[in-house]
Order: sequence, then C-alpha cells, then structure tokens
Amino acid sequence: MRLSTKGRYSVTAMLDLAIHDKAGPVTLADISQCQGISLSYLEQLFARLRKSGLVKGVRGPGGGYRLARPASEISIAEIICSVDENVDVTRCKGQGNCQDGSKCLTHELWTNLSTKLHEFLSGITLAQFVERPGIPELSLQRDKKIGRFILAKKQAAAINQGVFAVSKNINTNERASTGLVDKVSVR
Amino acid sequence: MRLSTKGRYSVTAMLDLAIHDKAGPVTLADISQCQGISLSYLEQLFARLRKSGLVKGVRGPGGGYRLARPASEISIAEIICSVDENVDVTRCKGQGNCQDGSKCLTHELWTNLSTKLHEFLSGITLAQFVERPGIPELSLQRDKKIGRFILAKKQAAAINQGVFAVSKNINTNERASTGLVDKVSVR
DNA sequence: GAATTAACCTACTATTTTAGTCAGGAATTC
DNA sequence: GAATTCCTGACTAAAATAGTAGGTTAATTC
Ligand code: FES
Ligand code: FES
Repeated sequence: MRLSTKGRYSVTAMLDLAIHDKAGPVTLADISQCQGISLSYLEQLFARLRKSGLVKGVRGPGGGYRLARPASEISIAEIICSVDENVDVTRCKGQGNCQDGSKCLTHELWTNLSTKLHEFLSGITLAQFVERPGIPELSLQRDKKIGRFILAKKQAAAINQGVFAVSKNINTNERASTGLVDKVSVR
Repeated sequence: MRLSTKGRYSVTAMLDLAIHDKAGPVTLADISQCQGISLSYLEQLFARLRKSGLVKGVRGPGGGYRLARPASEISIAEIICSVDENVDVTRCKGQGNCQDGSKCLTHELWTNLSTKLHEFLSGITLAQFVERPGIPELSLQRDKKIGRFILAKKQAAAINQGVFAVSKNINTNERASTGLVDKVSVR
C-alpha cells in the first residue's frame, strides 16, 4: 500500500461527491476551483476512479460525477488503491524469491503490515466522514460559496436566454434518478 | 503521513538491527549486500534515523549501527516519520486557512485520518515483528548467509595477522556495553 | 440542427521525489 | 600507519507527480 498526495486528492474529491450526492452530479470544474487542483489532473484521477467502479460520469449540461455506490459502501482503502497502481508491497511481487530463491524477512514483514493497514483503511468509509460531527456546519459554509458559484452560472445562462426564472430541465436523466431538482435550480 | 519505498527500506533495515542487536553492531555494508540497496543511499537514510535518535553509530572496525533504544520502544510510525520529512498532511500546514481564510473540509478529514493512521502504526513496535512466530526460523536461515559472510571477513583479518584463533577485541567499547563477544568471534 | 456543456481521451512538458554515485573526512581498531 | 566503518556533502539519473494542451463524444437546451 502506498499513501501520497494523489490518494489525498482523490479521497477529498470523493468526499465532495458524497456530500453533494443528494443534490445531483458534481462537475470536475467545481472541484478544481474549490480545491485548487488542475482540472485535467482531476480528470486523470477520475478516469481511474471510474474504471475502478467507484464513480459514474454523467455527460452533458447539468452533468458531472456521482458515486457509483452508496457512500457507506466505499472505503478509503478502495479510493487510494484505485489511483495508486503501484501497490507492489514487496520486492518480489508475491513470490518469495528475492533472497537466493527463498523468502526474505522483508517479505513477511510487509505483507503482514500492509494487510493490517489495508484492513484498517477498509474499515473507514466515506459515509463515516460525511456523518462526522462538525461536517454539517462546514458543509453548509462551503455550500454557500460553491452553491453561489453554481447558481451564478445558472443565472447567467438564464439571463442569457432572456428569462430569469428558468431552471426547467437541468439534466433529465439525472433528475429522474435523484428526484431532487430544487436544490440545483435557481428559484 | 506518507508511505513510500523510503520508509520500507528503513523499517526493513531497522528490523535487521533489531534481530542482530544482541550480537553487536550491524554494518551498512551488510544490510546493503543482503537487501540489494545502494550503500550510500542507506547511509543517507541512516543519517536521518540517527538524527531522530533511533539508532547509534559505532565507528571503526567491528563497528556498525545499533538501536538507540530497545526494540520494544521503537514503533513503525517513528521510523517512517523520521525518513519521510514531507509529513504535511494538509495543504495549509496546520492553519485552517486554505479556503478564503477558513477551514476547508479537507483539513478536518486529513488531520483526523492521519492521526488515526499514526496511532495505528505507533501501536506496532519492532519487537513485535522480531518476536513474531516464523521469524526465528527465517532469521536462522539468513544468519547462515550473513553470518558466514561476516565470519569470512573476520577470519581473513585474523589470518592476515599471522594467527588464526584471534578474536581478541573486535570492538572494545561495544563488547563492554553488550558483554556478548562469543557470537561475533570466530571460535 | 446548432450551440453549449461537461465527460472522456491522448500526448506532451515541468517539477519534484526517489534512488544512486562520487569523493572525501573522522573516529576507531589493530 | 593501515584498515575499517561511520559520516558528510554535492552531484547525477531515473521515476513519480503535477500540470498543460488539444482534441472527441454524449447529452441537453434552444
Ligand atoms: S520481498 Fe518477497 S522474498 Fe524478498
Ligand atoms: S487544508 Fe487546512 S484549511 Fe484547507
């Protein structure tokens, strides 16, 4: 197992998705702006998250990314493993033969430690972080900023079309699946 | 917290020291040979371990490195932290101000996760690995190889001085502190 | 159907970290 | 004084990380 900023970015982004899951898809552009990470870099990370079956992409206007599974079924370990492909714990990659054909001490040490670490991180789910005391207030604070930003864009689009209170169909297939448009729409 | 090959090398090397602690100092040359890591790279790692007060260096012939404390008082977390100086968990490095002056979600998430991880790795000591079932046999196996190598060197030095059964003072200050020379000496 | 949005894809560049090398100096033993 | 081994600093090579650029494709809105 390996821990780097790559995994940190991914976990943070996934947390973002988990928090806003009820309000529909989150665009990478928003995460990029909010977290100060490059958009294309995020795209690369999310490509892996998608291939690992952790997120689903929703194309078109009003689209973005959402969790492929409930937050309670996604562990921190899964997220980190999906972006850090270099998970070769030992040097021999499974076969115990890096010391004249026989198993070295390193082998046992790291398979042991790494399974323990993995078990530990597997026990922590995204949901646990979302439901953590303190998050609701922080989430609210930040939603004002992000929400305002999203609304500003939607408003601008609406004004551009002549009318103000528009917000009809943001993304029909998504609305159907979530049944929650009010939070995204303007009025 | 961060996990990389750097920390892996260090933990493995420290385990080596812990196993052979009773038999006196272990040279970096031996660890280098046995683990297949560059000697100078090991020296750089051990420089940090020494500055962190985890190991003590013993100069001169018969010298090497030994643990500065009992193996039962050295945790995996300490070792990893001492070589990976880049332990900035958050982006703001303590102050919660990376989001318009206020704390972002990332902050709480990572300080929380990282303390948990740290607690976890702090609970695992070197001694636990040395005393682990399975290690004695493996250690014995490997000691034949390393031991033979060390003995070969000592023998060569002895022969060089005309007598064979010498093994008088390998490293006096070390012998005094350990009171265990027989394992190191030839006969 | 044209415009827009945002996912999706590929290749390239820059920066940083990791790993290794080199050349020497200092303490210790013999 | 020679050998050994820690110790130091500077320098190089390779790899991973982070960011950039320029597109294509699917959905939505008008
Ligand atoms: S790493 Fe598996 S035998 Fe050495
Ligand atoms: S990382 Fe500390 S406030 Fe954002």
